[in-house]
Amino acid sequence: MGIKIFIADDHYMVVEGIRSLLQHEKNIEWLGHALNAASCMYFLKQQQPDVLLLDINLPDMSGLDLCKEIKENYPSIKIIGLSSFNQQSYIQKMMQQGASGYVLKNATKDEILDAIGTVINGDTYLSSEAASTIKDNKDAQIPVITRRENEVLILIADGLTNNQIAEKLFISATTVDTHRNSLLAKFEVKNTANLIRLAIKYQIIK
Amino acid sequence: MGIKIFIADDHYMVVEGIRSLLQHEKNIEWLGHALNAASCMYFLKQQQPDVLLLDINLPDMSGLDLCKEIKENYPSIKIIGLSSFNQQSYIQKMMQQGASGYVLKNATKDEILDAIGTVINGDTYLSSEAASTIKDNKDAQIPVITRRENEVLILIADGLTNNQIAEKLFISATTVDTHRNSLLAKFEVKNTANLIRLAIKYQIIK
DNA sequence: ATAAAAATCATGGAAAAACAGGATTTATTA
DNA sequence: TAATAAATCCTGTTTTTCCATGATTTTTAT
Repeated sequence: MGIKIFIADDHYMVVEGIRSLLQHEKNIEWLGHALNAASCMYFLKQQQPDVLLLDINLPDMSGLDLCKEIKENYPSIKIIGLSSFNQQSYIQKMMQQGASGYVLKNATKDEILDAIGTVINGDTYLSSEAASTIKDNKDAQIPVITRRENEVLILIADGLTNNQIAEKLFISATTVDTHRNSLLAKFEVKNTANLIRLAIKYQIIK
Repeated sequence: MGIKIFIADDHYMVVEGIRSLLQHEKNIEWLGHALNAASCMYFLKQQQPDVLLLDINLPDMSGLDLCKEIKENYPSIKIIGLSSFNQQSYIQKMMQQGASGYVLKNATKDEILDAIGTVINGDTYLSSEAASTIKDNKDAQIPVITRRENEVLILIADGLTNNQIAEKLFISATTVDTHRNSLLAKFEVKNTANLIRLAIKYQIIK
């Protein structure tokens, strides 16, 4: 009996790629795959893998939320996040949600096997690229914004002016301006263009 | 001698997945893969596949540009665009650059084989999802912007003001303003926040 | 209960962007 | 070579954003 592996990823080619990479490994037992969050959860009710490879971009549910949910229900399953993007914000959030590792989709076979072995031992695995990203951006913290600032930010991104936002939120335009300026300050940017771009990068808005 | 296939995709798992899907096909000859545009071009100097599976998000070069370049130098190679995203803008541009087909990375084995067969026959293949996207979004066109507009857009996203952009591009600030306004018009938005958000969505900037 | 943080509002001014309406020169391409 | 598209520049006006400074009320956490 090898390490039981299950994968949730909506890209069939990625699933196929990993299966192909792992199928000849002696101590790996391939349980199968799911192409979306719902069928992943359904599968987990029947049986549990030792390691779950989880795409963070599933069609029906954010991989981050799914990760959290799985960890709540099946805390013993080790989760390795999978994504195409080498974005610090993703990686960080994934780990916060209980993931034990993070691997990019351009990882080699060795890296995947390494990752599986590492998390099985109870350790944390970060692919070298992901790790260096984390290091590089240690200071580039995601700003903490308040509930109201977040609301204003979303409406700014929607293209509303301060006056329109004020109407929508039933507050004065000067208040909106205050929130707006505090957003600029927290993001350490000088104008809206910069703000929107960073907010998207940090996944605060899409 | 089967159909010669080559793939350029920076996600090793995708490469492996496709190889695994195609390796047992009798009439398919697997030439190999490249993980970036440079090594893809290098390979093509040595030998040419019948069909090239080309990721549109390569690290060193836009898949769109690479597609155009390949078609100029090797017009007989049939190119099938590969991507994770089902975005009409991509698909459309890819076809404009000379691609013969477009397949999403969640395609099945049959779809890929279908796509290969179709383009070999000189026809055009669109995966069913991609085709329906095209239909759905017929009106939501991605705007065609000029070289200069693109430059200005990037600098706007970097947070530069019209004056700063003018300095950088050695043109007058009023000219920058003209480009800026034509960007707003083309994107059919009313302000910078909207512009940046859409431009990121359309992957014109990141 | 009290300190801290968040949300609210204001005034005023400078800078920048948005919009209108031209006009000329330089590519591009049919 | 024409016609078209792109890039350049201008003068204005209006709207919006950016920034400083200060203050009150409400909410949250210690």
